[in-house]
Amino acid sequence: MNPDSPAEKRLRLSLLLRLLHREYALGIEASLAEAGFGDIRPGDAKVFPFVPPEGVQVRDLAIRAGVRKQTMAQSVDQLERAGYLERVPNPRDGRSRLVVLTGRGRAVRPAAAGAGDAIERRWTELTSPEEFGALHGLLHRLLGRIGEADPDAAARLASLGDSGLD
Amino acid sequence: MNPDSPAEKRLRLSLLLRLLHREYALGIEASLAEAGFGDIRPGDAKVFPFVPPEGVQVRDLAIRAGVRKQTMAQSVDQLERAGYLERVPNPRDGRSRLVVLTGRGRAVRPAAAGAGDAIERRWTELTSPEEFGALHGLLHRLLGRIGEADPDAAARLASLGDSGLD
DNA sequence: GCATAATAGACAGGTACCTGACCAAAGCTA
DNA sequence: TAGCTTTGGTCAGGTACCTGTCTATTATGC
Repeated sequence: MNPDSPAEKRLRLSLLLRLLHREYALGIEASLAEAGFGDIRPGDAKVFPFVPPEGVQVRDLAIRAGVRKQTMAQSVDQLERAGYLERVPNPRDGRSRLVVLTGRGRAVRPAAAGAGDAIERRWTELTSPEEFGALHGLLHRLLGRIGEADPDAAARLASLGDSGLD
Repeated sequence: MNPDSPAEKRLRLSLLLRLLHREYALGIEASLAEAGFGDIRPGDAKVFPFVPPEGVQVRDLAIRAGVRKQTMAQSVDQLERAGYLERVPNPRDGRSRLVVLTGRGRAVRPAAAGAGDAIERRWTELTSPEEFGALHGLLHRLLGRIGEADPDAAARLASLGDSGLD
């Protein structure tokens, strides 16, 4: 891994982002499997933090998680089939249904949230709280600036201004 | 985008990484299209910096770009079909062939490399050289530490220790 | 020098995203 | 209340990754 290479040869930021995101996803997978929820795929764990007790529309889930509604619908399908979620009619709007947690879904919530915490904790230990905080802050700030500078990007980055529920 | 939110609500690092990587990919796409190479898909641009004049095996390309050989083989297929690359027999090893640039491939090299430069330059302007440099450094360092701490991860992160040719 | 192990690549198939087209229910406008 | 627009969701299809398995060729051990 040669960490003391001469002035850390400039790798593409794109490569670094991709590699780190992959490590994160693999970590989520391992953490969920360890907690006994091997049937939740890493990409689907992102749903749980955003489902409030009263239910939520797929559209809103998609915005909060920063994906398209089709992508979120697919995750919800998976989790519904596995018995973690169900879709109930929306009394206020006949077009949409509300996604709610089942009993089983409420049981995994802590594990699903903890999977992300575990990785970020490990990464904090691998660097330092200051460095990890700085990384988080820099990513957040850069994304904010990109959104300010480009209306199209702002639409894609809506989740930044509208974070989760817990 | 509400950049002055209270202490930037803690979004998942995973979300930030994913969003930023998506912005990068979209930027690459736009930059290539502008340079007249709309037939190079953003994911395939990563091949060009790693093809030396004497040719290179698909296996080595995959390691340098941080993907599996199947993924790289697919990119090479695409670029070969589009006339940017070709595969020639390897005089030293009958199992493998060497990927080399065609005349057309040599012509796109600057544009392909420039696409990444353009985005990193824009992002540097959106923040500051110090912040952008810090972000790059932090990502690189964290990945290095992850590799040191976990042999499996080290294998996946081989590209860190073996950067490109230009 | 021949059997076995390792390696390069191809083939099949799956996941997580994406875009575009479409339909049905709601909300507006008149 | 008839017609138009907007919105929530689905369907179809594409890209960029992934794993696992297979074949052909080369390297190795006795």
